[in-house]
This record gives sequence, structure tokens and C-alpha cells, in this order.
Amino acid sequence: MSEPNAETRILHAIRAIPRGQVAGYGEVARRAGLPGRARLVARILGQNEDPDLPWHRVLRSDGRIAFPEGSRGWREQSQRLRAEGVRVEKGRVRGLKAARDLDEVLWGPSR
DNA sequence: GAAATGACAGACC
DNA sequence: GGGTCTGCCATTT
Repeated sequence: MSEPNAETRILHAIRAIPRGQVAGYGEVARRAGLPGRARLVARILGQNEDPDLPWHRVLRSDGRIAFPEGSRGWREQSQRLRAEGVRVEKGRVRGLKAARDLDEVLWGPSR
């Protein structure tokens, strides 16, 4: 019981994202202690069934939604982000860079 | 057991 | 800003 499973840690990292904030897959994976497992994060999100999981706050490193533009998930995610005050333009999300800056302040400079 | 697939990331042009 | 290529990891066929 040294440490929880990777899936648990990833889910925890995602749930730790503050409202109105966004994070990239690699970012989440790194925070979960699994650098390079961005793909694992994506798989977890695709298999997750937790309605309380802020999956819509997870974006690609480019700051773009991981879904194809016009897709159901794409629309839902963009709408949810907008509802949280996140600026979304054609699948492009503004604030990821700024969020990164705040990241070190909010989550802790220990990195 | 190898090849293909996927809600990815970083480097390069 | 945008397109291409490679690397990585886990699951599925």
C-alpha cells in the first residue's frame, strides 16, 4: 500500500484542477507523478464514468480540445469551459499559458 | 506475440 | 501560426 494505482492518482490530479482552470494531459500526468503518461490520462478519461470528474478541464498541450471540432464532446467541453469563465475560440483555449504561470503559485513552486 | 489504435507531447521545419 | 515526424504507454485485434 505504498501508493495508490496510477489511475487513482491521475483521477485525483484531475479533480484537483480548480474551477475555471485548465491543464494539459502531460501536465496532469506529471502532477500525478507519471511523466510521459499523457496517453494513459487520455485513456482514463475515455473510460471514466465519474460525473464529478472535471474532464472538461483537461486539454491538449496546444491548449486545444482533444475532440474533433464539431463533435459532441467538443461542443460540450467548450461550453462547459465557457461556463467556468474560460475563453474558448474555435476549440482554442486561452489561459493555458497563464494557467501554467499560476500553476507554480497555486500548486506550489516545488517542481 | 506482432501490428494497429488512441480524449497525447515535444522537437523540427 | 501551422504541418510533419518521432517517442511513449496501455489496450485491443
